Amino acid sequence: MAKRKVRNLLALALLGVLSERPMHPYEMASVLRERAKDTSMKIQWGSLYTVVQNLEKHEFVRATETTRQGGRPERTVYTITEAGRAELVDWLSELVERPQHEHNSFEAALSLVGHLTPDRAIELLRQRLWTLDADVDNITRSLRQMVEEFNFPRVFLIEAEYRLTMIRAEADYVRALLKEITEGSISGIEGWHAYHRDREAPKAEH
Amino acid sequence: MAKRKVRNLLALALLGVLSERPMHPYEMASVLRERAKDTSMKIQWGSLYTVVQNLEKHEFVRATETTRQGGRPERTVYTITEAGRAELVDWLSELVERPQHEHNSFEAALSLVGHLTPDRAIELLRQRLWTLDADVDNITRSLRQMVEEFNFPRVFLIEAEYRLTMIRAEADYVRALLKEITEGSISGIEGWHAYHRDREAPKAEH
DNA sequence: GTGCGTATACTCGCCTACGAATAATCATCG
DNA sequence: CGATGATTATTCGTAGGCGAGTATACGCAC
Repeated sequence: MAKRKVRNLLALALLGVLSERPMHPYEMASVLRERAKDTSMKIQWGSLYTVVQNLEKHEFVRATETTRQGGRPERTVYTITEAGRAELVDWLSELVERPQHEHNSFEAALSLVGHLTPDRAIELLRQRLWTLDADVDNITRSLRQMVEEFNFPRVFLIEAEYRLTMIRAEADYVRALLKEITEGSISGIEGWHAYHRDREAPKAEH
Repeated sequence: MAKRKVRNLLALALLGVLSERPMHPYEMASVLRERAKDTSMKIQWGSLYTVVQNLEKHEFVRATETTRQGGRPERTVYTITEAGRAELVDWLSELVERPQHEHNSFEAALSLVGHLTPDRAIELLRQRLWTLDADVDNITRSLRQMVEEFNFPRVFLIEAEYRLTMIRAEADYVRALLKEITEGSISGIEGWHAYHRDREAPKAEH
């Protein structure tokens, strides 16, 4: 499979909105912000305009109009091309079909957690768990509201349900891990304690 | 909290290995590759050298020696500084304490899956599920081997156990989603079907 | 002993991402 | 009616990320 000409995921979202109707970049951002209002994905302005330019360079979109409202900066309206629609479907298919090993910072942190003392790790994990549980509550509540109060069809909510599922799974994992560390039932824990005792001893000796 | 001077997660891993002993960049890469052999995180050479330079610029590491073996390129050995150790612990603490909303490509894809036909989506999700289940099997097996055959302490495996948990959760979610789509029990599905029927109709009409 | 594949070790330059800066207009509140 | 802040809309400079490329040395087969 040939490499994607434009790799930034923002480009996928842009192709998504442009497949509905032509827009100028700022409008694309507004639409995205509206749709994903809860996640409040902070729009990165630099990326937005760069990515649109890249999409144009590779002919996935085409500038079809420039208008001007009063004395405001000129607006360039972009339209998706056939190649753009094809790219959207193809890219989307690939992302759904193949799990990508995305590098997750918590996973990285866990692999290095030995550099913290066990006590400190417990403290931090408790804090994380608290936040995760709060997140789960919030998302659950807003999802319920969307469905029950506003009759929002669930097909439009699957990405939020997915997110909820994953956060809940992480919370459960952290809860179990905390239990094992505090109870000392995870193998190798004495080594972890010992490592940090040895490193502190010399200082205490002074 | 001030922004991190070096943001690339690779830097965290490098500080991790350097906290054990001084090394030259290529050696850091080898050690990382060895440790994370299963995830086979493809070492990105450009990033490696850039990141080490950045770490040096901000005085988290210091070049302490340059040696030469035969006619090979010169090797520069880097040593972690006190500031570097502090950064490692501080950064690590932050990553453990606060869940970051990392942007996941499957989540993005799900939010745009309406652009695929339901039938195609089902097909792709089945393929994904198959891969996820296979991944679960592989990780489970290698974890069991590590613990039972090699007596590897579990504290060194928590990141793998975490990953396993998350993949399993994703697999369960995809399984449930597939059931709901194929059975048509998810609200809004007629709209999804209708949308694609309408788009194909004109072509069929021709 | 010579040829070939692999391991060692790094450099270079392009492209991308990003966020601060700019700048005009609109809403609003006293 | 004039000041203040929010909204609309984009540009630009720069730091960072990455992958292809380079170059030597080592090991092993034949």
